[in-house]
Amino acid sequence: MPAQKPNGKQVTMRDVARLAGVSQPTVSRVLNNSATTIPVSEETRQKVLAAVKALGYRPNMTARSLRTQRTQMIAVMIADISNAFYHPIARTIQDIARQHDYDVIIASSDHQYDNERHFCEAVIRRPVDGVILVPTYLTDEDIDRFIAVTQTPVVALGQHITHPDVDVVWANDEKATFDAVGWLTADRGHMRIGFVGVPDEFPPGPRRWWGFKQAMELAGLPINPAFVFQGDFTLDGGRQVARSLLSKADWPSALFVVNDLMAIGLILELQDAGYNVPDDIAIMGFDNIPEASIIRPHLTTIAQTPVDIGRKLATALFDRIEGRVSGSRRMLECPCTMIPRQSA
Amino acid sequence: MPAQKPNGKQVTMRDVARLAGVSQPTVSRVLNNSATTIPVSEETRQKVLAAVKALGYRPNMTARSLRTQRTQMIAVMIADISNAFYHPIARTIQDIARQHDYDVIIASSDHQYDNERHFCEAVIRRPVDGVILVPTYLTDEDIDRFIAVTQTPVVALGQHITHPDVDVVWANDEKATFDAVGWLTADRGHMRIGFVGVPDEFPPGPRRWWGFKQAMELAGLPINPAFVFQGDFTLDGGRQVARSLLSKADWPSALFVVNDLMAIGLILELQDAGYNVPDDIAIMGFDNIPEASIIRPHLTTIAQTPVDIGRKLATALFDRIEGRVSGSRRMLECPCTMIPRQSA
DNA sequence: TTGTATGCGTTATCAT
DNA sequence: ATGATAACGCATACAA
Repeated sequence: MPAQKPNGKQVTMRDVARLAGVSQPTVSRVLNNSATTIPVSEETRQKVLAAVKALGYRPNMTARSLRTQRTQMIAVMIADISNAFYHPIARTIQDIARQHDYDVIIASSDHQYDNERHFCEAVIRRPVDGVILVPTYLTDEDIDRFIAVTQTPVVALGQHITHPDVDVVWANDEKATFDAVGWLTADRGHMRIGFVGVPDEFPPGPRRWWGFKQAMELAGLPINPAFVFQGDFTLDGGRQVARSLLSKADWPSALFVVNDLMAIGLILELQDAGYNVPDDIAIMGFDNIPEASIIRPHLTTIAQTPVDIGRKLATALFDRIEGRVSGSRRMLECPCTMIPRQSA
Repeated sequence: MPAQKPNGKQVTMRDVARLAGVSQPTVSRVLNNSATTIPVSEETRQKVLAAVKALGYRPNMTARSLRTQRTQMIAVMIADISNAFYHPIARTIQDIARQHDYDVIIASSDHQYDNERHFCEAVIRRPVDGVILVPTYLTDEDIDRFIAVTQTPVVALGQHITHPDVDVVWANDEKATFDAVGWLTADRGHMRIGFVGVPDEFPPGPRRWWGFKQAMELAGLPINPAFVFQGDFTLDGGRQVARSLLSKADWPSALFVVNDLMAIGLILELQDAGYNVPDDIAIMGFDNIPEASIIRPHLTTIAQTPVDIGRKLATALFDRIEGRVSGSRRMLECPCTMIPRQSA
């Protein structure tokens, strides 16, 4: 069962056609329109299929793409491959893509604007049928330019994207933060609560800060500027915040941290310095990554629904790729749920 | 600066040629052979470049691929996107690929033979210039068929791949296991050591088992079959082993676990049941994933060098893609280093 | 130095 | 129901 020709070249439809004694377009018809649109006699059908099998013919997607202007590929840009939050998202997208018989290109921007732009350039050069974006710095203007050039359906994670052609999957993290801080005050009785955020350039930064601020206001609690820190979403960033905290005489009784990775870094560094969480200080995170259930104390955090997010992103994209949906921006909300564990 | 034509179609070389007042092949020459092989007058050069800029022309990689039979893409199949061990590998490969101006398709087999075969099929249909494989079940025969069809350079991680055309990056995990178990006996004085492995179908399974067995033999220690468990590389698998351990009256004093994820699951479940690691039982893992430094007690484990592994895989592949290397199988070894921490 | 012609492997529009 | 023929966008052999 030779899968390639003796000369080492690929088996093409011409070869199949020759062996089957039919014309090359007939092979194409047998293989693609499986007797739906275009009729083909059962006899030639069998001849062709036999030849396909005998030669081990596989269609060449590159040629097909050039001809059809469709690639059967989608591209996915996540923000950080090391952040477990994105793993179920990526996996779910892959699963759904496969159900639609699409291949997936995954890239990680690692939260670098440079990488984000490179991704767009790469996708312009190598067109795909759809794009899923988890943008950090990418602006609506960037996305607008991208769409103008590619004419490709785009869906994104994060409500900061407001491009009229881009479906957006989002979670109400502002409200989730608000509720969680309210729980910290009302249920847990904390009155001195600090905040570990990220610079405003990171989309979730300002939103979660507002949720925090409003909850504190509602509770009639002052915000102590000395209890407000900035990190960078990473574990090491959390450790640095902890070191800065360790240098202070006055501590908050609880800390709201905008993502789990930083919260975990904080706890580890605090523990290394001999402190106890939550007795010395309570810590609450955001994301509910698997590590939150590994660290001791288990991390109290706000769960997002990454499988659901991945599913919504992928189905929204295929809705447009396959023409079931057109028109402007849809907003698809995913829930946030607070998960009380041991750290707060 | 219109980046696409009014009719919404892509800007092609023909458009550039028309605007610049030259022929389409001239545009091609200007853009590709940057005055190296084929000479082109500075004047037309400038005209062409101006037209390229004015129209926002971007080459179409699909057409180029069809013509050149090269794709400027490589495909990478890792074993489990959720396993942090593979993240630096994937990232390093991406970085190096970008330096070579290649795009990367990443897929995760999730340790499923089915997915592995699907990956091969997908890459046959959509040819790439090179393939990096982290095979779990894929056999040399599978790979042989794959290479026969695609004629594409392949490099793989794991010494169980012995195909003569495939460069292999590997670590001597058998010896690392042997040494680690030796350390457990000689340095830590353990005499009742158990083993948590995986079924033999998983490539590292038999090798690490042999390392364990030989170390026990050398130390003159018996292997108690009741202390030998099987998991599946996952955190939950580790928890299940722990539950099975909890049902036994007689315990080993130390457990060698073939990967960190299972070791961590084990520790968590044991702790949930009120036991102390390492006082009640010492645990040693393998991989040194980031979570090993998150769990308390920090996990004693064997570090591999994922960045180095990724670099070796990628450079080996590009050595062949770019023709610097030909001929048969190269073996590229990466070191293993035991990292004593708190769990053993 | 540049233009003409051809073909990569496929799908689609014609005929017949 | 099937066979010519053209075209997708590009790179290259050849001619000029």
